[in-house]
Amino acid sequence: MASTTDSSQLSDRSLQLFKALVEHFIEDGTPVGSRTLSKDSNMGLSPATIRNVMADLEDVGLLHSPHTSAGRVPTAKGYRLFVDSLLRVNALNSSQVAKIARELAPESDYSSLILRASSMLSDVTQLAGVVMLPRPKQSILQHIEFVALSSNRVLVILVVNDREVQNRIINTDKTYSTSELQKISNYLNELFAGRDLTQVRKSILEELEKMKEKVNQSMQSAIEMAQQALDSDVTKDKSDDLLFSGQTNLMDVAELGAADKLKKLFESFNQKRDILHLLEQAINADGMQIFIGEESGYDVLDKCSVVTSPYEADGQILGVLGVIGPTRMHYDRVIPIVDITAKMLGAALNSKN
Amino acid sequence: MASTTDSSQLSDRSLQLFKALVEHFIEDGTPVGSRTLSKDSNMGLSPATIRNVMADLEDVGLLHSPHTSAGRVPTAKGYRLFVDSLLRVNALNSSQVAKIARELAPESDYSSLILRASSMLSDVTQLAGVVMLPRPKQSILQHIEFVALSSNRVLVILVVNDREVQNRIINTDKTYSTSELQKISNYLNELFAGRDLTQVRKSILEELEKMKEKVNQSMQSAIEMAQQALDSDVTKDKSDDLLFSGQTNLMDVAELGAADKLKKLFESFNQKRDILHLLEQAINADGMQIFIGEESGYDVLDKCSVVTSPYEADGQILGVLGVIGPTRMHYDRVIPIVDITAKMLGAALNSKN
DNA sequence: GTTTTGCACTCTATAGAGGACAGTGCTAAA
DNA sequence: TTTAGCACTGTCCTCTATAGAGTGCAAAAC
Repeated sequence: MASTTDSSQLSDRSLQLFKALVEHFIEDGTPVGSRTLSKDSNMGLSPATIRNVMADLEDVGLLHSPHTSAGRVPTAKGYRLFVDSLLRVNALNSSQVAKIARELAPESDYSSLILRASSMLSDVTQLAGVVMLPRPKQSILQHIEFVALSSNRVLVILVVNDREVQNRIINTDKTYSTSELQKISNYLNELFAGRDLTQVRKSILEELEKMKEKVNQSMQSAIEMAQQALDSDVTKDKSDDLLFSGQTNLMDVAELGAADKLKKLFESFNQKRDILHLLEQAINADGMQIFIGEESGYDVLDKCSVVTSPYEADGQILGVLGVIGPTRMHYDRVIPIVDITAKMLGAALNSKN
Repeated sequence: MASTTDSSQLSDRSLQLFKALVEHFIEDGTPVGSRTLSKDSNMGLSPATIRNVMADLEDVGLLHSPHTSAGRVPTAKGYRLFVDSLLRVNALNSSQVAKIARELAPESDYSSLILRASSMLSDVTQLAGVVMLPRPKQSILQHIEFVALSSNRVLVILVVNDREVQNRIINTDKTYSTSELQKISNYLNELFAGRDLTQVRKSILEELEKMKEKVNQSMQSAIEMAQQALDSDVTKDKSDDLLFSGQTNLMDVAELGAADKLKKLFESFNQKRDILHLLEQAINADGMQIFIGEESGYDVLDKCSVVTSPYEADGQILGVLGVIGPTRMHYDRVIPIVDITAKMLGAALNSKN
């Protein structure tokens, strides 16, 4: 397949017609016939001429007929050409930008910001939104804090990696006073802040050993509580996090072959893994990525396209976000939306100003 | 309509047949005919006899024929009788109980616990799970804490109402040291801990006035940061929170009249309000509640039933959880699942031991 | 040589007809 | 009171015919 070079062998007229066809199809969803295109393209060409052109386009693999007497439909390769060379992206109107900005106001905390980015993407594109939060290779403990709740219950607050805040409640043997907890917090922060969590955990075990010898009540409490605090929760799932929203938007996309296929897409664990892999690809190739239909390599995403963009703050890539929808989507709208959402999310997460 | 009294006027035999019919229909989803029921009920009655009985049941409004030559289907009133008087609830097998217990292990923090309860409900019932978290009438500030992030950025952690932890990041004019923040935290906790947030906010404004006069640098910082911290986020949405999961489960429930109706159910704001109202009803009438079809009064929930149970911890009702599914659901399985989930969620949220 | 017209051909979608099927209600017999 | 028999009714499925959309090709027009 001498793939991309083909487009250069095509005349301007062919490309123009091809573009009109793709646009028409994206709008309509029905295969486009020569007659329709003749009127639609406003080029003063008769259907017969257009039939000839379309036959050529089919030969180079940009179009496809579902059957002899249907119109033509773009292939994945066709979409590729369209997206790469023909598409003119619409600038977002200011009200849309304003909406995105409003939703991603930097006041909110990390996790709710990410949640909102996802639901906003799905909302404004009417497709499924997805955000990946890769597990950082290492987790730097920034701050640990204990707050007394009712008797025997202590709230542990961990600040990890500068952004992420984790809470959990632990049950203790005795009831600690606020000042005791204060001391314990101080001690642990002094000892462990700025270090990697796995290291911290190892150190804690060592400390516990030492404690056995010279008994220091308060410090022993501290270490024991730290152990409990770090016990299960913190690094428990090593897998990356994936966050979907707006799955129901895909329900009225007819071409995705009935509801149950798409139901599977979001329910089976394996499918999620596929999507995760795709997004991991996207995070490595920097900048906006568009995966069209089968070319993604995952047949779960057969008739789907995925438009992604990494988001970054403080010059560091934090994750990937994007949308999943039918290959026949409004790329001209979707692309700038994904783009700007990534930028705004990044800005909101940024230390900034 | 002399509604519930009717059931007493029916013979045992009628009720037994009715029960068999409902059970069959719940299993099958197809209208049940006299011939089928004759074999199914094992009562040695001919189809003709059963036809007579079914005609009676239809007269009192428990059954309904979709058309002349279809079998019978229970009405909402029929389900009501079935659920109230005829249903024998299955005890959960231990593996199911274990699964629920595992998911709701009390180690996790508040919000993730609630999230899990919802997704677990949908998972194990194969219906849509829903959890309501009513906004408490008042928010008692339990603890406020500041953690320095990078320069000019401070993480604020608020513990409210004994369970709820809120994080947000604020940008400050100057860079605070850890010990400064420590002091500020201490000061604010001393001043405001245990008080209602709206009160706190009022007090802060008053304090700011006072500050204008006698300038006390550190304390002024404290008050200003507190103001920023409480500014928008904390009580911003006064509405109750509603949490859905497993909506896609409802997609293969054929009788709910196509996908788009149910798509609406979860996407339109208005529909959510309806569900919210329903759940608010459920929280007032204590104990398990079952709303069947149209009797809920909300026609969004036309062919749906909602099974709910409030969950409580420390003797206080915290919210309502439950499932939404077709009227034709396995009440015998769903009811105990909702029941035990509510109990276990309560237990996990409890101060406990 | 390129474009258009005309025409035969192909495939789909839709509507209607007819039969199989399931189930009813009624009447008369057990 | 229950059962058997029977005519009746509505649904669902299959089959067929037809209209419509669109193609490809050959010959004519530009």
